[in-house]
Amino acid sequence: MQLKITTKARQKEGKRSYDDACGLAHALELIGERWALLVMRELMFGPRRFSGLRRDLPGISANVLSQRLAELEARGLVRRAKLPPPASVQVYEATEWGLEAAPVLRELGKWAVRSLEHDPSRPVSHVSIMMSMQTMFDSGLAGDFATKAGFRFGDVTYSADIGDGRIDMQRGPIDDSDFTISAEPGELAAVLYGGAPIDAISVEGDMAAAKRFVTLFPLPPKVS
Amino acid sequence: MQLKITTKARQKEGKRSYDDACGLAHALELIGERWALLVMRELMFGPRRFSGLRRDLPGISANVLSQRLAELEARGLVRRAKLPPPASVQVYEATEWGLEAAPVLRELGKWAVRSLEHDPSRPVSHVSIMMSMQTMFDSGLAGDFATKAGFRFGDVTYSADIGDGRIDMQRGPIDDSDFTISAEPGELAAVLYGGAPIDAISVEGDMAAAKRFVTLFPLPPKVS
DNA sequence: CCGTATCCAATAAGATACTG
DNA sequence: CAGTATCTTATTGGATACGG
Repeated sequence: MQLKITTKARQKEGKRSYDDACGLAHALELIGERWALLVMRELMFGPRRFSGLRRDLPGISANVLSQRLAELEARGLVRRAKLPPPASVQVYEATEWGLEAAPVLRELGKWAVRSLEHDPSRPVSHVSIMMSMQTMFDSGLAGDFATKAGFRFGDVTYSADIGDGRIDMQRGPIDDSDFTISAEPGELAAVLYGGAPIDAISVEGDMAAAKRFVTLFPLPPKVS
Repeated sequence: MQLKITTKARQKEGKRSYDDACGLAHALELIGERWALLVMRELMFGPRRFSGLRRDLPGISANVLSQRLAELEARGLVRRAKLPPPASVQVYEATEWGLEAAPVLRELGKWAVRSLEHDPSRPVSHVSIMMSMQTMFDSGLAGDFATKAGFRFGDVTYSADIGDGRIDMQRGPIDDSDFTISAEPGELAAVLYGGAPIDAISVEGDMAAAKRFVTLFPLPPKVS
């Protein structure tokens, strides 16, 4: 059988390196591979299963996802965990340090959507749309408005708490919300960012609060 | 024989796309290719020539640099310009929008250097070290200290102005500085971040100010 | 169902030579 | 100096098969 030179060469170098002490170059070695940052994004609201990641990352193949998770684990951004019995299912979760990348990811996204070529009509995951709300939330527009919102995307739920000019958000059960929105992520995006009317999505509860709520997330201006 | 529907669908778009409306995914389509972010980094203090970029990006090959510049230009992050006569040489410069990515790049680098695997002994460009000072500058440590510093890396010079708890920095001639540091970028990094004594580098002018200056850039703590 | 391993085709990156 | 052209190597994605 023939030896695989390529494998050998890779072991020799360890891996492709930028050979640059700059923190940015190191960041690229940590999360610069294709899909890596989107995998991290999907973990930002808590642990996920392999199949869920695959579902919400349109186009990633099982072997690439597997490889990315292994690399991110080796680099200390992700760890494997087992949900407590009786579920006992294996999940992947971001480490504390991995979670600290969240603000940077949000800023990067905020910067990028100013591009003229950004196409908002493509699919979005529930993580994406919820993260985008954290990103675009305008505390000036919110003023002293306060409300608790619930979101249902299929069987995944989130709650968001607006008050004191801040937005606080987590994945998990909805309790005591003033209103609950049920929609596909893309439908919610159309209402928040595409000017679609709020009755394009299902709202239960305080409709006035919901109407105000969806105005709090202005898009940054496009580049000139 | 079976048709490959998936491949066909992607070919229609011309290039590999994440097919994801998330701003972060769009950012990766803009600057997610290998080397792209480091090319942008090198443009952050003003226009650069092809050969300078090649020199300061250790390991990039001419064809990849050429391709990256063309892509970044097509995406609106970089433009070609000609320096005024008699130089009349072609340079690449970041657009206004491209420059607005600078804070994000700094935050990404700051996050990444907390990694245990970060190796600060590798080479650095003058842009890297100057950007890192903007990143790590601690206004609390500076207090009401004010000084003007000059930096000389071969024939490239920068000036930095500290005052009011801010640091202001540009590439260009040094004038009226309280002190001027001449060193290789890596030598300066060793003093700022590696605990090397300040007499490892050449300082002209107010040595007391220089000694205080180099203490203003604490590294963030490593991950636990 | 939850992945992992392997094979193959397409693309991207790297090295080097070369040209105006 | 400022890139192209060309060839080689590495990575990615998709399909499929396999074990828990």
